[in-house]
Amino acid sequence: MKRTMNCGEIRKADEGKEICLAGWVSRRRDHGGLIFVDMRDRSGIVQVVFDEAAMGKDAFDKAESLRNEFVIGVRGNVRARSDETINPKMPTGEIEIVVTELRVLNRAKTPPFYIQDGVDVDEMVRLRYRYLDLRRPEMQQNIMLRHRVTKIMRDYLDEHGFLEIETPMLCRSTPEGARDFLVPSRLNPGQFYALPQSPQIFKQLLMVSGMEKYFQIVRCFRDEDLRADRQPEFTQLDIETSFLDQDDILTLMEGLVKNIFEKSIGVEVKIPFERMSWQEAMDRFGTDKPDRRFGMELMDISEYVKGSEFKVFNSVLESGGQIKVINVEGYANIPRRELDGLVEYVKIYGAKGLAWIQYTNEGVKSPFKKFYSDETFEKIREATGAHIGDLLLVVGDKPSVVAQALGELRLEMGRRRGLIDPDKLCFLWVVDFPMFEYVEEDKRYKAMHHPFTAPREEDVEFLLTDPEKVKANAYDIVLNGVEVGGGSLRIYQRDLQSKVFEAIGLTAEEARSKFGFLMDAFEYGTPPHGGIAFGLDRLVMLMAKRKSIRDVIAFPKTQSAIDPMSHAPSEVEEKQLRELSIKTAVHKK
RNA sequence: GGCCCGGUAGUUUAGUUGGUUAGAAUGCCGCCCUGUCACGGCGGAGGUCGUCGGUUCAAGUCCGAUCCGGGUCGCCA
Repeated sequence: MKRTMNCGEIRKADEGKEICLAGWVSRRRDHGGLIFVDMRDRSGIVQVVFDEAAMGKDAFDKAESLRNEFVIGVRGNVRARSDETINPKMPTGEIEIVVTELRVLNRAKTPPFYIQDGVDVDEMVRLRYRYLDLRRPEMQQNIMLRHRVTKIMRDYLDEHGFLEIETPMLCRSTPEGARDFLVPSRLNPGQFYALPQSPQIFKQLLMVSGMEKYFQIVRCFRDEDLRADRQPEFTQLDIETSFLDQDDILTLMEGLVKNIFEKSIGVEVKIPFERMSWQEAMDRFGTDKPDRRFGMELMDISEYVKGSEFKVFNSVLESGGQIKVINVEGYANIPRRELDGLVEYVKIYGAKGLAWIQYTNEGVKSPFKKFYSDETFEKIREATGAHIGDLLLVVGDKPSVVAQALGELRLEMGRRRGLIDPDKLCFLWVVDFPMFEYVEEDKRYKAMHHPFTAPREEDVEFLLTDPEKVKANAYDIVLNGVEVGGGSLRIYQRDLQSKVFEAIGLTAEEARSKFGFLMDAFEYGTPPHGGIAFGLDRLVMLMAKRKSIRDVIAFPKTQSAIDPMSHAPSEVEEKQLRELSIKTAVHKK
């Protein structure tokens, strides 16, 4: 019995055909002398009918023994359903298969949960039986979407002259950035490889090699704590090009993204994308990855509230801080209880407190009302564009805290007030990132992007004298408030690279020993180059409208970085450790 | 490492001020049923209440510790 059609693809036009199907029993409805089975394969579900009168008792008895998730093959005829038995909820609902022959290809134990969409099952159970979870149509859709996305990426880049090139998984451990996963080297006792956090250096070396246009859909590894959108191993579309400037790269990538969305899920994407400087993003949205699906922008009211008797604002302003607000339109009548909750909410992000101004029909209500005149509140109202009935939420602190607290509060209020359209796609390029950020803990500057990012030419002179002033030729692509990709033009001159290493506090010797091979390479005719990397998991997650990248990864890990199915990681035998010259086995306490 | 939420039949869960045999839905098993599509009817089985310890005449419930899961802050160039 050779399969001739897929379950989900049979239509009314196939009426009268004799076909053979292979798949799983999704549901069985036993009516005594008549049994309906919803038969499922990757393509979808179709109803097959077993009729005792038509097929004989022996064959029918076999049909009665069927249970969910049995693997079966059936031969039968496509029959149009009568009007009253059409199921409009199914693509195959206009037809059914009248079975003439049934083969049970394999039996199945009762699965721990129903194989159907919208199941409300503990994720731990789903992960332990991931092979069953992946049988659910919606999970199959996610995995198939992911395939289509990578296929379109490959096609698009191939058409634009890119080469797919593999880079090593066993690498040298590099400082800077995330914690490395380490792999002991048996042949070199006491030494370790690191799994790549990204193929950054190799792809730059490929540019030195004259490959000109490279891409790779590649696994990357970072040994940091997990989140809904962070796994210890994740996949990125890694791209590097020679001789292109920033505009060229952004335009090329807009075309890629447009292709991906239109060809895989049929959603139109308008290009070019909005572009915004990092500084503007921070000022208006308090984050370097603004969700542009709604407004509620941050506004500075420092000038209106300075010089009063209100000590809280005064001390903030005197120490270089700022007072900013967001306007939650039409929510002046917010319940006091919710307001108290919001105070707690901003504390998560380091704000010491939250104040507010309610513009109501009965006048202004605010915890700092007595410190300011009605006129001042009116000025603030005009400056912020607020109306009677609006609520201003106020945070005063140093700029970084105001940004994070109000930025997060903006998102939270956007969600609570239903301002975020889940069907909207807002792409945004964030550009002109600062080159460095100061790390209080280490008392030094750190590369905000990575230390191979090229500073803007006009800022190079400030590299060592005024690092905070230096902007980088770096760009992030943001979709609906999620960073889905980022890249930069790279440094391709040895002297400049040395200077940047110096600026982040790397001594010449350290730079030499860790990145000497890269700097050497720069001396042999390195072309100007730059690139970008997209987070494939996040991108597909957003396209599939899921809340976690675990739903678009076939075999993800839990928050404690374990796989409940295969039980990785695990302890290893002493012998393995001895071979690796690792003397002490560390066991869990 | 911090904070928040959760853990009770296979699954999803209810369980009051501590008090009889821990209740329901669904799934599972058996019987019946020829037009269902979340089929239906009748009957049945199924529980270390995450684990350990404590308080108490009595603990799913109160206390302590611990394990596990999820979210999040830190962290993630």
